[in-house]
Order: sequence, then structure tokens, then C-alpha cells
Amino acid sequence: MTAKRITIQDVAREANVSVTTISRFLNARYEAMSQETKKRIEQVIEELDYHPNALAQGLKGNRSRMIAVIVVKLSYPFCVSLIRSLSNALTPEGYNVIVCETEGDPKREAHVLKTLLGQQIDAIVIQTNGDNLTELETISKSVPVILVDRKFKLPHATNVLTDNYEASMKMTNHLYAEGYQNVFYVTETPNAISTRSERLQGYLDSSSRYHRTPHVEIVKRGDDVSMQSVVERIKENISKRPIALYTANALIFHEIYPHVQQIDWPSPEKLGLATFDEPDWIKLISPSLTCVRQPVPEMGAWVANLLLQQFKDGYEQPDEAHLKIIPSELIKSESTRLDRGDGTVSDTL
Amino acid sequence: MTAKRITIQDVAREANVSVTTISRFLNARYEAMSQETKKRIEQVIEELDYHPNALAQGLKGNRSRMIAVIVVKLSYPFCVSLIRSLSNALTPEGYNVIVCETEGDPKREAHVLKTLLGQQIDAIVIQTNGDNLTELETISKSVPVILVDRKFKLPHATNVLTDNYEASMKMTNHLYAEGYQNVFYVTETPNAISTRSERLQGYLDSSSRYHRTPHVEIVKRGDDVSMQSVVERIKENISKRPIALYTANALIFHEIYPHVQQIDWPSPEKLGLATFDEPDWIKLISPSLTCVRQPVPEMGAWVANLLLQQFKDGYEQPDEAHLKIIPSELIKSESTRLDRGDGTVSDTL
DNA sequence: CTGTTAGCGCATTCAA
DNA sequence: TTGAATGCGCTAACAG
Repeated sequence: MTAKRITIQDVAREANVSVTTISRFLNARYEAMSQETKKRIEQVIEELDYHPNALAQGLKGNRSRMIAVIVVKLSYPFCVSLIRSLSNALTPEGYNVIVCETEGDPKREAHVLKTLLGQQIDAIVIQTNGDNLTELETISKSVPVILVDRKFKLPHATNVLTDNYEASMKMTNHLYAEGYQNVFYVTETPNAISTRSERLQGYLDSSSRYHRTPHVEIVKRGDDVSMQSVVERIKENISKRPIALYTANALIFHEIYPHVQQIDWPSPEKLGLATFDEPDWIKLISPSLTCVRQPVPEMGAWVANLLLQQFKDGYEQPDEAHLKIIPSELIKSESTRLDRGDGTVSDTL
Repeated sequence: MTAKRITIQDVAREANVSVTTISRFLNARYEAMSQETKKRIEQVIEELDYHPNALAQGLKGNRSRMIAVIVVKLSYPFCVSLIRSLSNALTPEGYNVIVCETEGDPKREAHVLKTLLGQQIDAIVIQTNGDNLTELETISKSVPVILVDRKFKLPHATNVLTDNYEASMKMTNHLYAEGYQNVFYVTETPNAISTRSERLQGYLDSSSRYHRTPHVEIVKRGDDVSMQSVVERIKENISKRPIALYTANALIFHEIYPHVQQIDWPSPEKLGLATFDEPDWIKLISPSLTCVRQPVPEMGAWVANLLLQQFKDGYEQPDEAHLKIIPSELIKSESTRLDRGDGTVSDTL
């Protein structure tokens, strides 16, 4: 039934050389081998359709050529994009990507880490809530641990993210500068996650810089009532002056948009719409949506490069934490265009 | 630097038993072991924070506890959803999911399969274009190969998909029954992929059943001109009678919607809108979108179960191909509601 | 109830 | 330029 797997022994026998020579061939150490032998081996391998057993190689070399990517939720575009870029950069180099989802649950995260520990994973890239930092600290002793998206101080790990504070500040600046009198910032409950709090802070600081009263609206994803009530509050204010609605991420935007739509949209003149994140359904919004494009593919590529480098040089636990910031891009679009007709821009800063 | 890994030997020594006993413990064969010993081992493992080396286990048992999921593109909701459901079902059972993206490129697919061959993958779940069937056939000799989403006859593999023909037929029926005189079917170039051709055929057969002229519009994703021209053609016809636009998948819908929107929407009275697939941005469309919901999570769960079963029983290459169809669900919604005011439904069949 | 031992497939000394 | 021998960490006979 099950076809017997071809091993290095079979190849050696067939090629009339020792397994050592085959091993050398596999590891591209051709310098210690006659052209003849090399060619013969090549042939035999082809004939037998031989594929070295990665498990055995790994057992020997104490590596698995596998990299774990642990994300909160696969349905978040951020996560998918990250995985894609990592996978695209690492697969050609012979590494496989294992994906794990935590749903933001510390227990699931812990469980995943535990399993992975036995898998001889070569590296961990993780979007964490920060509930298993000591565990991660331990892991980073033996393999690279890279924290993405969220800021945490792990003494010996690399942390890759965008400057959420600055990007959010720029976005808010843009909205005020464009002429919106008030910006309603819609976010989920602020918590310890840096991403969330920094975006909020960026908004707050911009507001204070422009001497405007901040309007922070807390919503709960999946709770239509909370979304609707934000819209109600906007309605109360909108009569007087143009208002902008700025959501802390695309998921919130996605949920609140249907409500906004039924009320004062499309009309950037009265209500500007903007969001953090560049959603993949952005084309569906018309007029086109102003947003913050996070450099996720770049982040993935950067991480992949770092890892490949470390694999080549041999990993050593870094002495100190390293923080890598990749800037986001503000995409100004129609959904926040306030055409005042007089050609001026009322930057009231 | 790198902390020495704890091995089964260390545990054995510390617990004053042989490695065999530890091994038994690890494999939950407690029946051959005193309570005392068991407890001691438990303790030591805890103390030493020991994690069995999965590579070594795999090398021995000729399995890796890893399952490869090969999809066309991670940015397709179908793929993400499939991976999620597989991962959710398999992770708790101690299996890891390796994801691979092919972009529909036969070469990339071949390359991925080749690498995987060495990884001692325990199973392959693949959404293929059918360019490497002989390779897959070979692989299925030793591990389960499950084809998803698309129909191919691999003599010894399981094929899981939805009935695209029937679902598309039902959708089209619905549109005609609702009173739309013409249905414009928008698809990419029909090709060998069953998914695509069957959806088209379902549309065609429904049209002929309703004695309507089919209007098949071929577009190219990423080509706005092709999208726009479909809309132009619809405009030419729309004056007389209500027309429905039905896209072969959500990606096409996503691209054509902005064009439609600028012309005759929202007005299901004149132009009905429907799509195969239930996109995750569906809430953004208003009035709510009529669509075909594919049972992707169910497919994933079914596949996961099958695999777990086969792992338990020991895999044997099946004698014949097995086709598993999981029905889709037609979601009738506002975007194709033709209110004729007289309370009747003009089912002109 | 417990231990000894022989590989799993490969990479790597050390010799030749 | 090549090979024999050892062991990576674990499991599974086979003994006791």
C-alpha cells in the first residue's frame, strides 16, 4: 500500500557511493566531489524521485525550517497580509509558515506557544496581547521572537510596528486642516494594547493642538446599537458645521458605515469619513475613502529578511530589545474633501 | 547562550526511570505504570519544563503532525475561511497547519508540492488548478490528499466542494422568478476550472428553462475597462425592463460595483444585484445583497474530521475517488427585490 | 510494572 | 575525493 519512502541509503546504494557523499551533495558541498560523482548522484536522485526527509535533517541540525506566525484572527486583513508577505519571502528560501490563530485569547496563545515549543520552530512572529510575555522571553533564548503590530518591551526581542500615534495624529490634523470643525473618533474600549491607545492619543493630541473639543465615541464590535448611537450623536451636532467621523480601524468602519449611510452620506460636505487601515473593500466606498495605509507587506518583508539573516549568521539572543518602526501613509481622498468654494483652506491651527 | 534543550533522557534520569517509561507516559499509556511513577514523571516534566521533540517523534513514527493547506490566494475569503476552520479543528488535536499560496501558478504549486514531500506532511488539502494531478496522485499513495473547491478526478483522493451548478441555477431561477427580464451574468473567462464553468452552466440552463436570452459578460479582474463596458451594455437594455446583474464571484462584484453604483443604484427596481459568494464586506452594500453563501466552514470542518479519522485508523489509499458535496445556501435579499405593487410574483416559467 | 536496545534518516567528525 | 561510524531524541519490540 504505502509506497516505501526513498532514503539517502537507497540513493547511495544506487549511485555506488556512501551516504556521506550524498549528504554532501544535498548540502551543495560539491567542492569535495568529482564531477562524475556529482552527475551520477544527480541522476539517481532524479530517477528515484528522492526527497530528503526534513524531519531527520531537522533532528540532526536542531532546526525545522518552519516559522510560526501567531496572529489574533485570520479574518483581519492585517493578519492575512502579514502572513502573505512572510510566506512569499520565506517559501522560496525553503521555509514553511505555520499559522496559528489566538482570537486574542491568552489561553489559546499559551497553548499554541506550548505546542510550538516542541516543534523545534525556527522562529516565532507574533501579534500578541501581551499575556504570555515571560513565556516569550524564555523562547527568545533559543529562537528569534518577533513581536508585530503591538508594542511590548521584551528585553531580547525585536518589535516591528508602525507609528500609530503619529499616523493617527496626521490623520486628525488633516481632518481639521481640511475644515471639519469636529472630529468624532470612534474606537473600541481603550486598553493596554498600544495600537489602540496610541491611535487614540494621536487623535487627542491633534485635537488639543487645534483647540477643538475631542469627541471620543466608544463602540463595541458586533453591537449595532452602539454604532447607531454614535450616529445619533453626530446627527445632533451636524446641523451647525461639518463634522468628520474617524474610526480607529477598518473593522469599526465596516460596522458603522451602514448606519452612517442611511443618514448623511454620501456628503463629505456635511460629514467627512475616514478610517485607520486601508480595507480591501475600499473601492466599495464612494466617494473614495480617506484612510491610513499601514505598511503591512513591508513589515512582513522586513521581518522575513531579518529572520533569514539571523538564520544565516546563527541566532543569538540580542542583548537588548530592538524597535523597528515602519511609517504609515495617509491617503487623502474624496470622503474628506470639504470644498468651500472660495479656494482657501481653513487651517485654523 | 542557547539554552540546552531538555530531552527525554534528562527527564528519565531526574525521575529515576528509564526513557521507555517516560515515552509511555508521553503517549498516555498509563496502564503500564504505577500511580507513583506517573506522578513523579508528571512532576519532573513540569519542573524541567520539558517538551518532547516533535521532530524526533515524527522521524520515528513517520509523521509530522503537520497538515499542508495549499490555496490559490490568501486574500480570497474562501481560502482564509477554509484555513480558519481547518486550523480550528486540527490545532486542538495537536496538528499544525502549514499554509502555502500558489497564486494559481502551476510552477509554484509544483514547487510547493515538492518541498512538502520532504516535510513528511501528514496530509494535503489543496485548492488546485489541476496542473499537477499526477504528482498529487503519487502523493496520495502515502498521505491523504483532499481536493477542495474544484472538481477533479483523482482516482484515489477525496474531493470536497459545493454544488456550484445547482447553486448558480437556483440563484438565476430566483432572479427570473422575481421578475427580472434579463440576467447579465458576469464572469471571468470560462476555463477548465469546474467552479467557474459550472456556475456558468447553471446560469445558462436556468435561462433556457425560463426561455430567456442569456447575457454572458466576460470581464478581467483588475481591468476597469472591462467592468465599465458591462455596465454600458446594461444601460442600453435597462430602459425597457428590469435587469439583474449576477456576478460569478464576490471579487468580480467588488470590482464592478463602483461602476454600477454610479449609474443605476441603489434601485433594485430597475437593476437587481446578486453575486455568488457571501463577501465579508456584505454589510457595506445597501440595499442588502442577494448572494450564494458557500459552506466553507462546514467544508473545512468536514475535511478536518475526515483527516482525524484517517489518522486514527491509519491511512490507506482509497480504492476510488470520493466526492463530497456540501450544499450552498441562497440568500435572497433586498438587492433583488422587485416590488411590482400588485402583490404577485411573475414567475413566467 | 519496568528497562535494554535497536533503529527512524540524516549530518558530521575522523580517517583514508 | 571518498567512506565508516556515531548520535540527534524518540518509540517500540523484546525482555524481565
